[in-house]
This record gives sequence, C-alpha cells and structure tokens, in this order.
Amino acid sequence: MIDIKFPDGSVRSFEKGVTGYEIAMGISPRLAAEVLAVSIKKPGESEMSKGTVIDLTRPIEESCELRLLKWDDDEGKKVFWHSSSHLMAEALEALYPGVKFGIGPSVENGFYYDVDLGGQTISDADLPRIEKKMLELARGKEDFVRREVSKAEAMNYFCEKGDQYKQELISELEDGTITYYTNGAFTDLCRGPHLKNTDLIKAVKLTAIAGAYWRGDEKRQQLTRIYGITFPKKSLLDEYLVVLEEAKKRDHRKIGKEMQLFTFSQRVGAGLPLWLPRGAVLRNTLENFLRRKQGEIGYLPVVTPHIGAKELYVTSGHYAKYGKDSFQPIHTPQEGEEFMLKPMNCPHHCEIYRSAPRSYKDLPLRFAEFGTVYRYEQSGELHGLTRVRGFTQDDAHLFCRPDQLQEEFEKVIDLILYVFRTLKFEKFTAQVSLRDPNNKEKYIGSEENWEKAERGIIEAAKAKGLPYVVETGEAAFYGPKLDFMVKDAIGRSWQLGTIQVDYNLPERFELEYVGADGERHRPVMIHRAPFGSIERFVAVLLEHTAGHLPLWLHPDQVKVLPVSEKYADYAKKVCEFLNYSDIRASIDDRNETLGKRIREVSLMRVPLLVIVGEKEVADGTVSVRREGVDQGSMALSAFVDYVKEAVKAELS
RNA sequence: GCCGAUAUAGCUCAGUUGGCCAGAGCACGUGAUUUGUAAUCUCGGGGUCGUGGGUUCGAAUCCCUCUAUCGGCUCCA
Repeated sequence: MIDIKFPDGSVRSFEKGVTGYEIAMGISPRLAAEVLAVSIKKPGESEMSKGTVIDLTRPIEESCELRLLKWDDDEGKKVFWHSSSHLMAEALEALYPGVKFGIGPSVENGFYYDVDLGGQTISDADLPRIEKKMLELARGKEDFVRREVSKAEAMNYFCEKGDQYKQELISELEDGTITYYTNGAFTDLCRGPHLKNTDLIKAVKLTAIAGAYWRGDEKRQQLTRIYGITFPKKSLLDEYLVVLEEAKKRDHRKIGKEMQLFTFSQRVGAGLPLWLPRGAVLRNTLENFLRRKQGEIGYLPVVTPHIGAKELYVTSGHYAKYGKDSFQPIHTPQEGEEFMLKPMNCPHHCEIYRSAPRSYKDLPLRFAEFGTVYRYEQSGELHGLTRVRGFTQDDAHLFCRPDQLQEEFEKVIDLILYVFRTLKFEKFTAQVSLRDPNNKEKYIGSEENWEKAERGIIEAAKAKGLPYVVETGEAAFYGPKLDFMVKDAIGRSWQLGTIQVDYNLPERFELEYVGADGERHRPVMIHRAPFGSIERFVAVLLEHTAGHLPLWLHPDQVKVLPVSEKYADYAKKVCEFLNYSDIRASIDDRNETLGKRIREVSLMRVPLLVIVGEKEVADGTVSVRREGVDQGSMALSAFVDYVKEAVKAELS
C-alpha cells in the first residue's frame, strides 16, 4: 500500500500501482471525466518544486503528494494542447501521406507542430479540412498509449519511416529513456505526458501557418509550422475568439490611426514612422517628463549629430559586428570619405567624454540625449512602431569609477521603476541577459571584464530585491544587460527599459580619468534607456491603455464644445484661458449637432470635455465631462484647478 | 532574409464563375438647420482597383516581378 496526500491535506491509502484515473474515479466519475493528468510530488522533493506531471494511466508506485490537473490548471492545459498537437499530427499523416515531423509542443495559447510536407505546400484554405479530420479522429476516442522503447528500436522505426528529424532527435537521447506515444495510427517519439484519450478534445481552431527553421537555425531546413488551439468545450473556443477580437481593437497601429498619432508612407520607406501633430505632442510630453526627472538626478544633456565617420564605428566594434547589415556608408564628394547613419549613440558620447581630461572627482558623468538612430532591420522584422528602422532612444551613458558602479546601477533601476510605475506598467519581467557560454566568439572583450559585468548586474538586481529571470545568449556584444520586458495586447513580449554594464567600449575608446593617486584609470560605462525607444514605448503604452492615455500625457487634454455657434465666442475665451494655464485645449465649434461632436471627441479618447451654452455664459462656468461621465458644472478657475490636481495625482 | 497571407476613394469595406462609364457608409465640399451630453437633412466632388509586365476580343478579377502591410521563423547594437 502507498499513501497519497491530496491538496486539502487529507491522506488516503491505495494499492501500489494505482493510476491517477482510478483515484479520480474513486472520488467521482464526473471528476474523472474532467481530469486531464496528475502531478505527483515525491517526499524528497523540495518545497519549491511543483511536482512532476504524469499520464492518468501511469501506475503510481510510491507514496506522494498528488494533484489532479484539470483544464483550469496551466499544467492541465499544457498536457491538453500537447496531446492536441499529436492529434493534429495524426490528421496530417492521414491527409498528407509521407509527411515528416519535427517537434510539436504546447505553447502559451495552444500548440504547434513543425512538419516537412515534402514538395507539397499548404495554405490557410487547407486548415478547415485538417480541423475536420482532427475532430473526426477525436470522436474516435483513441487512447494515448505510452511505450518505452530501446534507442535501436526507435532509430529503426524512424529510419524506415524516413523521418530524418526524429532520427536526429533520437541520436541525442540516452538509451533507456526513450518513450513512444501512440494515438490511433500515429506514433511519435515523445516524453509525454498526454491525455487519456482524444475524446476530451471537443473544439479545434488552427490559427496560422508559418515557416520555422529546424531547431531554430536559419541555415537549416525550413519546416512548415502549423499553429492551433483546442478546447474541451465548444463555448470556450468561442470565448477565446471574442477575447482575440477584443485584443485586436487595442492594436497600437489601429489606435494610432484613429487618434491621428502617426502614420507610415511607402514613399518615405518601410519602418520609418511619420509622427503627426498629436503624436508629436505625445512624444514631446513623454520626453519632457523624463528630461525633467533626469535633470533632478544629475544627468547632463548632450546633443550629437545623426551621422558619424565610419572610423568611429570601426573603433567601437559595431562596424565589424553589424556593418554589413546596416544602412551602408554615405559617400561625400571627397574621395574615400565615408559616414554612417548613427545606429547608436554610445560612440558619440564616448567622444564627449574624451573631450576633456577627467578627474575621479568628476565622476560619475551622466550624458543624456534623446538620440535618433537608424538600423536596417530585416524586412520581415518590421512591426508597427515596435520594430522600426528609425527610432529615438531615451539614451544616456554613465561613466563612473568601478567603486561607483553598483550604486549607479541601482539608481538606474530606481529610475526605470519610477517611469514604469508612473505609466502603470505593473506587469513586467526583469530579465538578466547574459552571454551565450557556448558562443563566446560573438562577444568582444576579456573574460575578466565579462565576469565582472555579469556579476555586477546580478548583484545590483539582488540588492534592489528585484525578481528577475536569467536568459543566456541575450547580452549585447559588448556587455550583459538588465532588460525590462512588457507584453503587448496579444501577449508578445517586448524589451522596453534596458541597463547595460560595459567595460569594453571604455577600453576601445581609451577613456581615462585621473585618480586620487595621480594615476590614469579606466572608467566603467553604463548604457541605459528607461523607455528603450520612444516608438516602442508609445506602442506598448497604447496597447495597455487602449488609447485612453493619462490626462497629463494625452495630446488633447480638453476639448471645448459650444452648444451652438451663439456661444462660440465664450468657448474661445475658455479655450484661450486654458491654454494660457498650460492646459492643452482646443475647440470644436463646427456646425454639427452637439451629440455628434461629443461622439467624435469620445472616439478620439479625449479625457476632458467642456460644454458651454446659455447657462455657462450667464454664470461664467463650464460643464465638465470626464471619460464619458458628467462632472457637473464649475467655475472656469475651479476647472483649471481640477485639471492641475488631476495631473498632479497621476504624476505623484 | 525565409514561410504563409493581404493590397479597391482619406478611413472601413462590397465587387458573384474575367464582360456596360467600379459601388456603399463614414470623412471631405455645398446649402438648409443653431443644436444641452455618443451619429440632423440636401446636393456634390473624389479611385488609371499598390507597381511594372504578361495571358485574353476583353482583367479590380487569371499568371509573373517588385513594393508595402499582416501572422510566424530568424535577427535585434
């Protein structure tokens, strides 16, 4: 007998070898019908461990803590979608004989399978047919059957099948650890776990077809990736599709058009945003917000040109690393003279540092610039405002003594947290981006400097009590980073704020300061950008707020509407007074009904609406409406105070 | 760059199997109306159907090129 402990703390005894399914059945058949898999945690496992997820049909051989996983558990969904990818594979094999399979995991919202269809192509029009086949197979109640196989047997099977992808995967596995899962006519190399049978899958939607390189390597074969999502109930699929539709309404490209913030022109060029007047006001307001804060905490403004001599980037190492993939050098009438559009500001700032002898007493020096840079991103990478070819970094470079590094770094973390908090980015992930230990040739600089820099970042993050995840291979080529990642409306993660520790560029530019000992020393450099880029930040901000920007930031803070033309003069006076009080207000006195003008202002997401008619003219008041809600009437001066207070509250 | 898709008026979209001067709503202009909290009515102007080629008696519609955009992959200083 073994003892099974349940989440409610109760413990029950079972025969050794009992399965999760049998346990669930013992509680109630209804429960058993809903359970997707079980998680077991053996006595020795650490407190932190969530346990191991196994098939419902696997025998449990020793005492453990057990959780029955249902759809509501993320681990349950994962099993459900992983099994769905096998179901799709079975359908594909039935419809496209000879198809070969790469990998088919679950993802955050559904699953995919990478397949090689030989010479055949597949398009969106084929998806309904595959969906239909999947549902047909699902209704056949096929069991997922697990089997342990030897490496030789597995290799033999996939050799005969001619599936070179699976062969490659098997060749990297240890003999004795290899398992198969079979559903219906389809057998896959797979670690599992899986559902008990396919009948649990009631609704299927295949969402996209994409190319994906085998093992993520662009030099290898490109497979066809089919994405899908499945549900245990049809109604859940419908709900999911509605949520997706809602998310699309928050797309910053759509909102940017509606609010007249920015546009693109094929004639200007791909990835080169054009900021419209409203968008420019938004940008400037955002910049001024940060400029002011940085002024308070010791940053010094600098301004540098949009181009730099090619040699500058040869010195920095950027030319060797990115020269081929950049906008190519600009030539001048002078033979042999070459300039680059600047892809980053650091080399320019290094030269500013060099412009004068520096003493240890001068440090840290913090040079800040809203620097517009140009990078020739691959055409397929361009994406609204989040990935563009010309963008403005809220850049600064901090030159400090080694003993100042930690404190400076922590102060930058504070600044970024301040910016994120003010703009209500509460859900972000701090990511420590380190070198890829297997690919050290991708990076410049000495082992010693890298270790110092990586340690410095981790220590600073720990000192600030900042929860973080570590990603290897995500560092810049000159140094490790602490990146602040935020998700967009449909769950894609974007890097916004970033802090980088760099011992390398100071060496390449031979930056020095004179220490207290009278000797020359090398400063350490911190690259940092709280927004990351203004463009990307605005994009993610628009998706988070659905365009309902905070009052302090909105390009149109107040719209003044006279009830009819008779009150236009008073409305103009109100508007002028607001502008005079540093409030962004404009008037809409067009010959349209009040209802129509209110509607348009609402669609533009203008936060404050002021309506003036006979009553207001007589009393010298304004009638105020905020975000669609009537605030009653107030004296004009009281309204100014109201706006000032509201802005102050948002920025505190 | 790669895989798949899309491109019709300023915007959102219709345009059946290729066949009369290519349509709608909104926006814009005009006249009427002078409006009290999410769409007043009238009349009107506006598109060489993304670009360049091809097939055809005839192309928005079929084929190819390029460009841009969308969903992924790869990349991201």
